[in-house]
Amino acid sequence: MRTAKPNPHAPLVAGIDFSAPSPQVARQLIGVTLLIDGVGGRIVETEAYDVGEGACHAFAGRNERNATLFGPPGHAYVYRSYGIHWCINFVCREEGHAAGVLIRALEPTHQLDRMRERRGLDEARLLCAGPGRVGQALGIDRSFDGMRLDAAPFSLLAPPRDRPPPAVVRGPRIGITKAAALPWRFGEKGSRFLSRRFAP
DNA sequence: CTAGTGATCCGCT
DNA sequence: GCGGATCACTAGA
Repeated sequence: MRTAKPNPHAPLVAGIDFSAPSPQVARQLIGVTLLIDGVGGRIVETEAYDVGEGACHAFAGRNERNATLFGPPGHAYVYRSYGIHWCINFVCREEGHAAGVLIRALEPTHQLDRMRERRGLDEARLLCAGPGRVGQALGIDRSFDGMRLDAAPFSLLAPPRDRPPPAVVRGPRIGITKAAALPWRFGEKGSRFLSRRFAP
């Protein structure tokens, strides 16, 4: 059994090594449960970003907005999208190497009523099907930027080991124009809680 | 089903 | 000024 003791030098949360390359982390996060103050669900869709490719917020260098991406792994990077939505990434690699995984969709499992309140919507399928919707359903805002993922209000729960791991599919990332060919989007095969279908 | 559009912030060219 | 790692809503095929 692995200890849950916080240790910034071995950034393991829910059994995932956040110092690994972001596509590997993005793949492993499928099936992990993400809760904020006990509200959330199973991660069913992610995207990886890395400073070495043009779609990454850190591609053009460090600035005030993306500074957290350059920090230590195992922390939350929260940014404002299109001036309206809050989206959350998990920071990967190591201090100075900007990389992260965007949480694009959850299968709601915990405190759906709380998420319904925040989203003003009943249908479970649409509560967390997209990065902006995840942010709204979990009550994320700028104050979460830079928080560590191994302490309150965050909980990351590894997938149950007594069941087969989810089947994972991959494809090109959504909504970007640069480095659009990289297959760095990951999702649970057949999930009805994805932001969009994966091409067959 | 697809296509088009407005909302609204902020760092960059 | 420009343009996004988006969403909700509308109109039309």
